[in-house]
Amino acid sequence: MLHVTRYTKMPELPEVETIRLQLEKDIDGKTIGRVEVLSKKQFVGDPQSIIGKKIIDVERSGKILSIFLENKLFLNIHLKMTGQLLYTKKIDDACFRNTIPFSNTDKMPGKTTRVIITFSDGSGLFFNDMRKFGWMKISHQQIVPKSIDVLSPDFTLEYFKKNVCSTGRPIKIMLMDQDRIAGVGNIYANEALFIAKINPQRKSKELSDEEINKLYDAVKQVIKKGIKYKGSSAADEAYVTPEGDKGQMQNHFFVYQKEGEPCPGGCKGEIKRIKQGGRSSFYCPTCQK
DNA sequence: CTGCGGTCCTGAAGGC
DNA sequence: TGCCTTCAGGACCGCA
Repeated sequence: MLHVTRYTKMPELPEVETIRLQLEKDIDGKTIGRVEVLSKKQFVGDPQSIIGKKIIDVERSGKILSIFLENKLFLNIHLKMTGQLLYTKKIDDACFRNTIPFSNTDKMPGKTTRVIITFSDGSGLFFNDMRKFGWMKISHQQIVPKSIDVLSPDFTLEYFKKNVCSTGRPIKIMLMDQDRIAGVGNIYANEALFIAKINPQRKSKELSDEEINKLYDAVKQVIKKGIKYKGSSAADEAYVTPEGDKGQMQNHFFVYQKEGEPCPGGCKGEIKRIKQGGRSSFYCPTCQK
């Protein structure tokens, strides 16, 4: 009996960066006209406070998106597992009935729509999130992770090494720790460890200098590859760009969601799946030592 | 300080 | 057919 693959949904740095790039084109310069909050626990701050404010920039740090508004106001967004932002050029009344069945590519709200932002030109943005883990927060400062973003010039080998060497937890857990490295989630942690040929269960601080160097390069490499392919949207994944388009990175995975398949490294082994910290890890036991 | 386990939330899938 | 249980997971919280 084959194990049935369950696809997960989780925007990581490349997915959020792809959304940011599209959002910049779609909403930069627009003025917020209306904010409909359908899920109160997911929206922190007074929605009224951003009405009439013009969007001056869209930035990202780690997995957190921040829409810069006039008067030093920020609308920060975390999509967590199943969050989506969908842009539509024209919001009509049907959009507010909230009765339209949800689909990944519908530029309409459905039963998972949590916030609807309308702009003064009639266009709008839907924040959909099936599992309600995601959030929108209004603040007076950009909300950023405690750690350094993988794409930042400050994400140096020295910084990476310092973090790798300061914990005895498994390296896979370390890579996903947003207090140490901002932007890497389950997909890219698995892929980077495969490229660097390191077993995800290895104790972080016990990696050799050579392994740390290889892993540092691998992390940067997979993140850039993810952006190149506009993120990953396997099967029923929630992730789509604000235009409703799916990413292509899932067609270029080495090990993620490949349990039972032959190792792409050419050895005779097959990809194994284990649990670490409640999350799935995929790796080749032969290649990754 | 570090590490670890519970929690949030929903829908799909499996068992009987 | 249908109800019930289990599972998926990013980040946060509380505890040892």
